[in-house]
Amino acid sequence: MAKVRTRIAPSPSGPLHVGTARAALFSELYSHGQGGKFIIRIEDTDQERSKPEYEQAILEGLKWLGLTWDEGPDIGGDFGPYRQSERTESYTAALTKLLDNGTAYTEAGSEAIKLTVEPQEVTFNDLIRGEVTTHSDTWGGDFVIARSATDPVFHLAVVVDDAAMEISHVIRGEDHLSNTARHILLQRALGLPEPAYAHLPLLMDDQRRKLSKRAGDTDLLSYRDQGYLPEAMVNYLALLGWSPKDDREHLTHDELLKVFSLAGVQKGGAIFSEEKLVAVNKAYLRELSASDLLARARNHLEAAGYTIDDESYWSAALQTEQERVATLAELPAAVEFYKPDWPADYEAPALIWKKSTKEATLDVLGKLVEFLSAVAEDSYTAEALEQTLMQWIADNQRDRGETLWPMRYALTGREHSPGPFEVAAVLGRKLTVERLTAAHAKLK
RNA sequence: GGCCCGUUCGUCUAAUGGUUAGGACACUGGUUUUUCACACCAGCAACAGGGGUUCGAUUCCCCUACGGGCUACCA
Repeated sequence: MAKVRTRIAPSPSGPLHVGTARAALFSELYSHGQGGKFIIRIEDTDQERSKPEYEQAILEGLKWLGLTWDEGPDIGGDFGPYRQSERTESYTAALTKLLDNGTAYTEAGSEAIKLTVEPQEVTFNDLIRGEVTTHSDTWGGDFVIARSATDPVFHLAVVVDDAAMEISHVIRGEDHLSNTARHILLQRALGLPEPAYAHLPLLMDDQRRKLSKRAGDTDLLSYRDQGYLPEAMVNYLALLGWSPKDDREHLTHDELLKVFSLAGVQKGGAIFSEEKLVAVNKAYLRELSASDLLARARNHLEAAGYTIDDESYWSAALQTEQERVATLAELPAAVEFYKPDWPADYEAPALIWKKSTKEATLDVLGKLVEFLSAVAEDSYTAEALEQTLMQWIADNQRDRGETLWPMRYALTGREHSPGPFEVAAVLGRKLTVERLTAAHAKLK
């Protein structure tokens, strides 16, 4: 069996589109899943729109996803260079060949070169859709393959490069489906081999339109910035238009490598909806170890003005929110009250539980300060606190809510927060007592 | 308009010539509970429509409708 070589060929005329990222993922899974090679080729024949910073952003995005490539503009390879702007000689040679054998001609009154196309039907076997037939009249027969003798157009460059780079399978979006017939004609005219084609269903927005910038975020890296985990994005993207045919939904990149196949690819377009992405992200978020969580959240926290000097403190703080947030980006706001200098700017009456009174709350707060001040430092853990405090509540025949609500509120200033024992354990005895004391004074 | 591709719960999807058409997310209700969340349990919800073929079609064929893509000297 011939070696499998797939590629992603982004145009550096904008950030990495999520659709491109998905095509890259599918291409990478397909080749690496069977010991093949995955290549990145930058299609920058449009010099007006192509920008080096976009190339950087695209590679950064693919890297963020955890994809690896065997050849590309950044690492080179045996079939380089991997930027079309650096491969003009091969296009010129192809053009010369076509011009010489009479299958192409220079259009009268311009520099543009067109391929001569006899009216005909072109059929190819799409690996996802089966046989697809197009008639050359569809696009008007002859078509432009270069703006000038040294300035090829996408169609020519793609065909020449796919052959030169020995691409065996072209896995790309359905928006290219109607270009394929032209590419095949070009391959025939140049005497080049025909790679296998697989056209992926398009990603759509919630209006069922092709996912576009104005409808939402199409920039893959914006999802990184919004605090999504790359593993979650990979898992989610893989499930958009593909399934393993069983009920598994949680699939890591390694697992995908084992089970991915084009047979599982859907034909219809899929809506990219953040709803499920959030759910997937939550699932991956909760699998993170404490140190990993801190490492991943660090940028978000620092960008929000946090100084992470005490790593074990913040790591513990983050853990209490780990199962509560949807993205890393929510963490800075979520752990605000863990700041040692947290201002406690809540309204005092909020300390009173719905079924309690001001008097009872003041009493509880006072007793809590006494009790907690007496707890040994080494017993100041969430588990131990829960045990001793619950016992204390029982012994004093108090109501749980009447005790725990003011405690949590005094420590966090929130109606919704992690449990009071957890929070207290992270804050430590000193801060806990200080905050309870302050709450007592504030309510009084 | 022309050409091409598509169409299973709201969304992502599974399965099948004969099933109570399965799962996940979302949603709803319940349990638990100091709040929210989590967890657990339960529920709601789909074969676009019409013709065929067939003993029997969601499944195969045709038509229609609807949706999408392409229709550039962008990729």
